[in-house]
Amino acid sequence: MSAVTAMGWANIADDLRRQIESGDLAAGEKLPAETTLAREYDVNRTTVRSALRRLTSEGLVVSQKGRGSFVRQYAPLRWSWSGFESQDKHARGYDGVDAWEASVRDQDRTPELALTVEIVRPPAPVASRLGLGEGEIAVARRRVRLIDGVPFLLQDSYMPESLVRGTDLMLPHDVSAPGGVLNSLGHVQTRYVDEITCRMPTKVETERLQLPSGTAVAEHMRTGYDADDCPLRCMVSVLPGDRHVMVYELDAS
Amino acid sequence: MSAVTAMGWANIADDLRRQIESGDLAAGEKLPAETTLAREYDVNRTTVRSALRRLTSEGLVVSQKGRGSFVRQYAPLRWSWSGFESQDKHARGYDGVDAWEASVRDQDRTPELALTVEIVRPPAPVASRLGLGEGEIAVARRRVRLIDGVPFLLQDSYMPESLVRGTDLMLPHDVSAPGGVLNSLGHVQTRYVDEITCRMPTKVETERLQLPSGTAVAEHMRTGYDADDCPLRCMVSVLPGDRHVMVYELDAS
DNA sequence: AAGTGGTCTAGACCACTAA
DNA sequence: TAGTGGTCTAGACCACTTT
Repeated sequence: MSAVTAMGWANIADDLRRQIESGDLAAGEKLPAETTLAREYDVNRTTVRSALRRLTSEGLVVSQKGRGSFVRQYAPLRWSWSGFESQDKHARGYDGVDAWEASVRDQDRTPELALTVEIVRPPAPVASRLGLGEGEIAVARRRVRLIDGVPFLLQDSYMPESLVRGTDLMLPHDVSAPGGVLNSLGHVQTRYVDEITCRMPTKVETERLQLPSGTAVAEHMRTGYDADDCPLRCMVSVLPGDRHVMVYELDAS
Repeated sequence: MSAVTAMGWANIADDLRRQIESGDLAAGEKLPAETTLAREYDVNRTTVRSALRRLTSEGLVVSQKGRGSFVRQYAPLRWSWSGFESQDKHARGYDGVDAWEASVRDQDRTPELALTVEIVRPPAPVASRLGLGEGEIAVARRRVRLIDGVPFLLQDSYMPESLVRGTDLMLPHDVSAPGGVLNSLGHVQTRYVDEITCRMPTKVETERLQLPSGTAVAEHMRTGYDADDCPLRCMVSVLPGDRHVMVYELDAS
């Protein structure tokens, strides 16, 4: 709260950031009201709001209407994507999906799953990875994974419709190991490629994941291939950055 | 530009977003001036600015002082982190770092490297991964990797000072294969763990990477271990989300 | 010189939360 | 009911870019 000299919103943000990083403002603590800060820094409330917006976009602060602004608390879940750590890969599904639920239960929290199945023209990036042409369609299995009722992860799996026509994968039931089902159909996945990028969420994702503004998401796209390098499956996951760490364990050989 | 009814900033953002996604506003195109939009939507300029801020935070728009606001263009680099694709891993360094330069040259662009070396108390997450106690120090080799003069990647490698004391790794010269140097010192890395998360950049990162606001970054942390599971090296990379895709190729076996 | 985005003020009303 | 953040208006000045 060192006022005195005239400060722009950037200086106010710097001052508050310093207090957060030094611990003067502890995680979870409530910040002074905007009107209070405006008085203390001797600026208009609009200027204070610009500073707070900056801190929000850095993920340091969250604001709640009618309640106040708070120093954000971090406790992201660690989540292994390499699958190499698993002692029992086949029981858990080749994509390690169920390991997510297991790790959630390990922390005494309740995982939930909402699953819908659609037949769709896949989005262009997915279509190109599955090698689907203009008119070809795919089966989309869309999952929203929740913890204690809060959406944590969007996960859409696409498979060529010709591959899974008439199988259990067309039904909106949980299939613990989609790889297993594909295996039993004679489609054995031997290799996969993961692509990861990060970006700001779209409007739809903000709503579906109930994201506070300023939260970045990682987009994880996994494409699975059989021994002939024919693509079998493309899984697109959207993970809020503040809730997830992706872990890969690899041999250096 | 469907005005008529009273619109809040969210509706204006929706309208502009629709125009961008439909291509009515093409990539790179200049948006109408804020005052123009305010007149067209029949709102105050402040309201227009709120809408534009939203689109900026979604990465759809960039604004430049005195010039205007523009629809953003995307063209992220693909960058393999798994190292499994490389035919000549040892020549290129076990962490695949030089493959980055190679991939840049493949696209007829010019990679540059700025390297500094410091002896530091490592940040807490790094210290814990290297197994360093309170007073122990590390050698930090800090790289800024540029393409055509534009900073593309921050990459800081930390090694326990006791491991590399008096070696070439203490000198601010490019060492093409740090793993090779460590190898020759008797420290052979056999395994590494990658951790990836995404977040908004800190103020310092925004400046060092010259990021437009609203760009998320991926933080990639790679910890290398020897055969005794003793940590040798921790490399922290910060990648602007709009410029990078991380790729892992993995066996499903 | 004209146009543009960045910043700031002063004041207002609303919706939501908590005492 | 009082406090809080969310939104919006009307107007101003500045710094930077383009003509």
